[in-house]
Amino acid sequence: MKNKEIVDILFELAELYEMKNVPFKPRALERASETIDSLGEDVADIYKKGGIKELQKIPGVGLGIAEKIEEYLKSGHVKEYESMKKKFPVDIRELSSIEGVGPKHIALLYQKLKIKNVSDLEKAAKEGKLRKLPRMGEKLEAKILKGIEFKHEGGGRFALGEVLPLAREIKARLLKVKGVEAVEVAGSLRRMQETIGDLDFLAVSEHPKAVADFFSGMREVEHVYAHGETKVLVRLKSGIDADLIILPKKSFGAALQYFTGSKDHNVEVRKLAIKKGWSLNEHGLTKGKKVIASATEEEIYGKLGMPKAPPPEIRLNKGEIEAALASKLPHLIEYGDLKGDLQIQTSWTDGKNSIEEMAREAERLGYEYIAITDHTRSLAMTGGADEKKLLRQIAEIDKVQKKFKKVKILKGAEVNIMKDGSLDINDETLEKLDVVGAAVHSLFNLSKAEQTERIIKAMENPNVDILFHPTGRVINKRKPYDVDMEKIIKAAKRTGTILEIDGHPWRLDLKDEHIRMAREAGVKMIIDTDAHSVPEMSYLEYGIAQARRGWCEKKDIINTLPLKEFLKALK
DNA sequence: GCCGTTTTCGGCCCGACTGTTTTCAGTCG
Repeated sequence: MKNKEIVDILFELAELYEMKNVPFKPRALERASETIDSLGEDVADIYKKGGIKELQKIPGVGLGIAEKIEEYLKSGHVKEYESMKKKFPVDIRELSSIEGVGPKHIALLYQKLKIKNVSDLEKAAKEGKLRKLPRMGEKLEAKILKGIEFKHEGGGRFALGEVLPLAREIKARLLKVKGVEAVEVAGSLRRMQETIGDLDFLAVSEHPKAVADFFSGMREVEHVYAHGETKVLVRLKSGIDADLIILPKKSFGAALQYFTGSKDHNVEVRKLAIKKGWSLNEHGLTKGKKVIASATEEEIYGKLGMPKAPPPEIRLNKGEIEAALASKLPHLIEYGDLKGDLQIQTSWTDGKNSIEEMAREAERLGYEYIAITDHTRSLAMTGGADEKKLLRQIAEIDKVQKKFKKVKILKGAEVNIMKDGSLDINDETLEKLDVVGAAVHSLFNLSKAEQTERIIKAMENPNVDILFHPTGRVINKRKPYDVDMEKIIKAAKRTGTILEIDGHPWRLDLKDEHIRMAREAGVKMIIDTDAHSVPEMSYLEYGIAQARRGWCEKKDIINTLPLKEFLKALK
């Protein structure tokens, strides 16, 4: 796939034109770069399909950029890019990733100090050379050094589960500041994306100064980038950046809409406004000077022809706007809809708590049932159960069950799928269990064909009710194993196997796009936590968010069913 | 360089903040 290389060239070209102060071109190049970056398809395939004409169908790609792409696909070079790059042979991408460094600085730094990359920049800054440049001073030099330090610390995106509790805590504290009427966290966090780049707080207050001062003075704040009248930008000690926007009540809806995004969603929504001769920004939906709507999101979407606002989780410009306009939005599964948790490990293997403790938590959470699904034999490091141990656990569950009236403790297991697709527990024992989940825990590097075949073989076993974490990925850590998800989904439909949406914040497996595929294919799913301790049972929320982002309704998820019906829906 | 049931030519988002300056350039979201 050449997409990444093309994305980089277009991005750098944009910066190069920006350095030369060329108007408009940079934005166009940048836009094309971003669109291609988020394209699901290989640009080379698009080109093969219909040449330059086909490329021009990509939004933001016109004749000029299509020709550059063609040139790159054919020769591996883009002459215009290479000749411009000769004048600035520097690592533009790396340098511009430093907070406070943009194209103009990059040009100046190279021309005056021959700075080519971040390590050159760091050296020059430490030697006090930057402050001598025109329009630069000690403060900018210090700011750049700080930016480099932050970059070294990692940066990047955080898992939703890492930052959501903190964001909620800060929100609660902001709400207590005198004069604050409302607080919301917008951005990717409100969309419940699986990873979060930064936190966007919106606060309604007629006394912005008090809120701004409180925010920049919070104990979590490591550095204040900017502190203005209505806007504060900080870096938190945990390494994530957080923005606070303070606004009057009357434009809260507009700001919420604007800062929730996604960018692609907003571009489409704004186009709807423009079609009507209106304009939409963070202050409101307006016609000339007249405000048409601004206080709530519902009003804004309503005026634009959407009786219901698309839920934040699906605002990605992937069909939700069309659906909202046609009043055909799905009624997404709600956060309180689940009746039980179905993947739970206990101290019988690698979990931290006993069966009873986990059941007690289920009772507290108001569930009707939970399934105990400890690991099996071939996952030796966890003390995985063999047939004998499973039988002992079944007896133990019967004993523990007597202490619980409201919660049914289902007997289950997380069975390993072996290389040939067989399972590491015999069928005779599996038949004694209420719920059997099967999962890959070994040989992650098989070829796509072998991996897919192996999993499908396991799904064909009549005792296997659920396929656990179907792709095996661990966010920011382990890639998904190479599987043909279309084939898995077909096999799920054919065999009546249920697919898991694992709500553990590092897994979130299935992914949203696969959930949507499965749902459209009529495959049923469950949501669970993969909890290894009592506190982890709260992860159900992340699984539900994931399902919502995959457009799931209540009927698509079978652990929304009461116990009896749930058991009937299994194989 | 892109885009168009207001235009195939003439528009492209712009306000907030900082830092280096005496009125503005650069960056960010």
